[in-house]
Amino acid sequence: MKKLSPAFYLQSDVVAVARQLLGKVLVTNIGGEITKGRIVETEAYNGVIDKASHAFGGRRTNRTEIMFSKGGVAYVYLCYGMHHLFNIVTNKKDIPHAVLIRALEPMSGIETMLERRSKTTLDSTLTKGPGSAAKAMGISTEHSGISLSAAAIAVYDDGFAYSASEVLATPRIGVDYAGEDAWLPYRFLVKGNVYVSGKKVTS
DNA sequence: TCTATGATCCCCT
DNA sequence: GGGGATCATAGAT
Repeated sequence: MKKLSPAFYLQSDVVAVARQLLGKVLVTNIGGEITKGRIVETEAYNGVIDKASHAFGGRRTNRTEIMFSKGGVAYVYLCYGMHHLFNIVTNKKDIPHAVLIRALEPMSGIETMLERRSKTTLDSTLTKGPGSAAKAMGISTEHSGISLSAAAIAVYDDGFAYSASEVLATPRIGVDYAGEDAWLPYRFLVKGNVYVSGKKVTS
């Protein structure tokens, strides 16, 4: 297990980063508990030219300011007033690219994840969907802006990787308001993985 | 198995 | 005032 290098987060192609993050391991050390999960679903948000992005058109608010940071920090925001969604900021300072982590496959700290999700038994809903995944890992808006090279939240490469035939690119979820941009194939998922959100792909 | 609905915060109109 | 990068639950099919 080695932490991703700072250079990884500075890549200029956020869509490529979203693809590369599949198979990487997200590790959090929050509240004295360590939890680990393999990333199995991501979405790219392509900055000021992407209608689905909070930073579309260069919009800067207290909430989105974090996305304009240099790549390698966390962007966590509250969605629908109740869900904390975890994103990884990429690219240079002032280019607000981000990758939303939509689903994880639990690896360790499962007891802690169950407790955080108020569940008693492990099933595929534990870390399915961005709100659930962030909650299971203990991530909330108070972590927005922290560096991913610090102890609380980090991404590791354990040598595992998904092959091209195991990965599917699809349009993003819940961004119908974004017009043409809603059709862009910016969502990446691992085919057949039970933790991937949305309806099961039958093909 | 599917669809409708409530929870309820940040930001734009 | 209203919609959104969502989820769990209830009731219909």
